[in-house]
Amino acid sequence: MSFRKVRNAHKTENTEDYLELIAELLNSKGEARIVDIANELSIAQATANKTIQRLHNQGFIKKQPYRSIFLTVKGQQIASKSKKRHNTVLKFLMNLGIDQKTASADAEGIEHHVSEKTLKKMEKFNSAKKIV
Amino acid sequence: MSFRKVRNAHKTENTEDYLELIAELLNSKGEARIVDIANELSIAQATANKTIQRLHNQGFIKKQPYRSIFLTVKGQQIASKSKKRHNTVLKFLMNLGIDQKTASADAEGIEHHVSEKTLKKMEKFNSAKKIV
DNA sequence: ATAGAAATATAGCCATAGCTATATTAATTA
DNA sequence: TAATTAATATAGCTATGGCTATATTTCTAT
Ligand SMILES: [Mn+2]
Ligand SMILES: [Mn+2]
Ligand SMILES: [Mn+2]
Ligand SMILES: [Mn+2]
Repeated sequence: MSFRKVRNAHKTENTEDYLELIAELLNSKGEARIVDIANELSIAQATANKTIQRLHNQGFIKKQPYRSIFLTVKGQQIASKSKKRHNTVLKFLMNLGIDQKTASADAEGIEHHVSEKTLKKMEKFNSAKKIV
Repeated sequence: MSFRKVRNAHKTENTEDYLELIAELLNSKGEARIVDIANELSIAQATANKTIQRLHNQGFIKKQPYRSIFLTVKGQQIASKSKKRHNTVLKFLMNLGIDQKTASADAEGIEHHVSEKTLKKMEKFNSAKKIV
């Protein structure tokens, strides 16, 4: 049963990372460009472009050809939920005593495999610690 | 930087799950059959067969056509390391207060994204708690 | 205004992991 | 032993996400 859940998580995690990153870029730079996404993810621009097309087809993204990218409401919802969850996991790892760099790296993968129940426990753990 | 690490983890995690499972089957039933692997992973037998062929080509598995499967030394090493890590993560989640079922499901995904440093912290946390 | 640079898009390739349908071999049972 | 059932293998399809090379469009500077 668990393996099926993990496979489902893997289907959505690339989407989650893209949407979270796009939201961050929109927030910090005012626009999200494919070239920035490719840089942040350390992938080729053609790869980023292809995935962006998929996200557009799936209704997560608004865009015009050759223009920068925006989130639909559907996309925003996933982005903000993912960001919150990411932050909880990151703080949790740091509260466990892990250095910021390692915690960042691990959180990037772990975040997609944390259930609601586990997330609640992490939040509780964070509340009892320094980094909240 | 982190995203590249996560992608690398995803490249190896299916391999790790297969080898860990094969080791378990060899241990409990004396042999590992493709039909059992497919059942445990909740995938079609053809899919399991194809991945087993890949693992064979990559030197993790010994096999004869139409016969059950064994691990090479290389395969055994990854299996035992993965099993140990899996166990640490599972115990850690349970020590955090998560029920066994949820902890099992989450551990199946999280295990592949845990660095050596984080693993050490989890072990330390486990030592201070009940479930070791 | 236009040439060159930068960004985006597309084409065509690879690997992986899913699936169903079908063929082949092995194991069981009548 | 022969027929049936079970297991394994193969073929052919889909989707995803990597890559490089090249085309197209937009932006920037001269
Ligand atoms: Mn994230
Ligand atoms: Mn992530
Ligand atoms: Mn796993
Ligand atoms: Mn993962």
